[in-house]
Amino acid sequence: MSYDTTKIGQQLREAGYRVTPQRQLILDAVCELGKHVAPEAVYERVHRIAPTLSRATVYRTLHFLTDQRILAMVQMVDGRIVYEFAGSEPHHHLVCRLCDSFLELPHSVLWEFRQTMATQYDFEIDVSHVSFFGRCTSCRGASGA
Amino acid sequence: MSYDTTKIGQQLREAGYRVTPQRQLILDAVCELGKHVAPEAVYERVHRIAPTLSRATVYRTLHFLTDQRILAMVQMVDGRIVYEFAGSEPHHHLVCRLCDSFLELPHSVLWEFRQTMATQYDFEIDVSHVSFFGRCTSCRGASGA
DNA sequence: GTAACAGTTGCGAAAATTCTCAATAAGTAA
DNA sequence: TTACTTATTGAGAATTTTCGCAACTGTTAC
Repeated sequence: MSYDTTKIGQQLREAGYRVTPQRQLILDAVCELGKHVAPEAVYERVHRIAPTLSRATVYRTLHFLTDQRILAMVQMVDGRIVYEFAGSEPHHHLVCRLCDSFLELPHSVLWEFRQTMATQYDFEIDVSHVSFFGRCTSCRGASGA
Repeated sequence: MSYDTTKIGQQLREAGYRVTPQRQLILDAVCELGKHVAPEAVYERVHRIAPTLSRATVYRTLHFLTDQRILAMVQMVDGRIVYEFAGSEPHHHLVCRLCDSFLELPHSVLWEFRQTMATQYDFEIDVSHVSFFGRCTSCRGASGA
């Protein structure tokens, strides 16, 4: 996977934030590690290149980039948090509580719901990367519906 | 708030689990502490009554009771996890990313969505206590857009 | 009541995550 | 290039959460 460094840099600067080598390294790491990247994995990878880059910076930066909508935070069944690039294709997750497998849903499935929330509750939902928990086909079959 | 001790006890026993004083204390604590209870708050309260009850047990039990659908896990914007009684009235949360306030939605708003997921993806979503993130009325007014 | 099985707990250590604050460095303007 | 402002980082301590395993105890059957 790849991402547009320049564009993200601009977005940050325009919002009054800075583009630091640490942030770039962390973005690279998430990008290369692919989907559902754990903070520790990012740290490990980045630390090899920049040994002084601290864990605190990794965690702070992941939070920060999530706030900026550049990354997305995904919660697994056990409560653990992983990150992925928010970039290209927004989507949702159906995570199975039993076997921890998951399906990905197209962005569009929540569109209607979003509209309803906007008109009825005047609340603008961030409909990228929502995780739902439940039971997948095979687990329902196994343990009885 | 109160809850039906006997019923929950039966539910656990029928599933092959045990009803221990620790579990009861923890349930009591969550119940008395109300909505959005942090693990540390549970520990603190329970620890006053039973000083040997360990943190590990608190965390394990909260997870366990969530698996059993007796409690529900709610993720706050900053990623922190709090618990609440799943019992009486299932509902969802609209959490504002900016001011951390939140609205509660009736259980029913996701009903249709749930149906769609079941028929289209053969995935049974657990539609109790889903959290959505976004921006509330007043924060949208303040920061533009 | 007693014994036996298996789920649970407690403890301390390990791992994961956040916090504090002085030191650093990105962006801007001259 | 230089100086200035202020966002950002690093380091380690503090806090939160999980793990491993031996000891314990709820439950069931007798």
